[in-house]
Amino acid sequence: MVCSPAHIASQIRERGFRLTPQRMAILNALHESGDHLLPLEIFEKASASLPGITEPTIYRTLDFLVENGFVSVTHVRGRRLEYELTQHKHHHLVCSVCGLEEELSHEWLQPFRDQLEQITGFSLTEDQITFTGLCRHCK
Amino acid sequence: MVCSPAHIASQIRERGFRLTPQRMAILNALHESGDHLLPLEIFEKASASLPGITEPTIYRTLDFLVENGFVSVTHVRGRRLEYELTQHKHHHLVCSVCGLEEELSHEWLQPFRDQLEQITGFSLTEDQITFTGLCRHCK
DNA sequence: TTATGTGCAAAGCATTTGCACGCTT
DNA sequence: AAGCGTGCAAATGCTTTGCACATAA
Repeated sequence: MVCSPAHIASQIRERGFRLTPQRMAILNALHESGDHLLPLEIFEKASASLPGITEPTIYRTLDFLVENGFVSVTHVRGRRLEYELTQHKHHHLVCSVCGLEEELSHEWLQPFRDQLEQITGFSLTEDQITFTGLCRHCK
Repeated sequence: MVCSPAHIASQIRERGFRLTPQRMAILNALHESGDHLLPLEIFEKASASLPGITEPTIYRTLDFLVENGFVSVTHVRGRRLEYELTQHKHHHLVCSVCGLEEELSHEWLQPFRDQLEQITGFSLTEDQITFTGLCRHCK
């Protein structure tokens, strides 16, 4: 179970990959923000701690981290995807009027996940969930 | 409750928007495919029934349809978003190894949706859900 | 020492924008 | 007749790729 940049770092090595300053800078950027970020935002934050890092590296590293399950892709709104550490097991609840965004804990959905595994035969590793609606103020 | 291109068409007019051949071509393309499509795929399918339709129109129309809740945005895999008629109330279950994709019915989630509305005070209108895992064959 | 991972620079595309015209209402 | 919505063409800018070099192991 993934849980922090340091822990992911050791996982990366354990799986036989190299631990580079670029990968750490990106993991730290995501961790410090604690939020979902656009590739450009990740580039800017990572640049602060590691000047010289380039955008191609951001994209290649994100692909690498997603493939290995350390980072998750999220679609909240608009036509852009965002990235966040997989450790933040939560989902999104967005108001379509004012944009208010709340988090939904992972545990909350666990009963459903269990039921789903039983019926479909799948063994679930990730999920990407966004609910959209009107918040208490806007409805 | 949205349910077919024809029904969406009347909704569009009811809300004071214009019903154009382009909007219908896009709705029909999504309906006939019955699946989630990339903007380019929508462009190609819509072009078949309405030669001359352009890509900017695809994007503007998709934005319009999404804003009005007729179409939903989905992220299944990779770095691209796909679109589908909101009427197809289902979600995705994807195998990360072989890519097998199954559908999850909307009704499944209804109890959770009800509970969620009660707890958060939100009034839900849409949801975008993708579960990823290993299917029965790959695990 | 080795070959993985990054920087650099350029190419490739998806997406957006401005403006004039056509078409729905 | 009026103005919303589209076509056209170009601009934008995100994302990808090839290649040589640096560096983690």
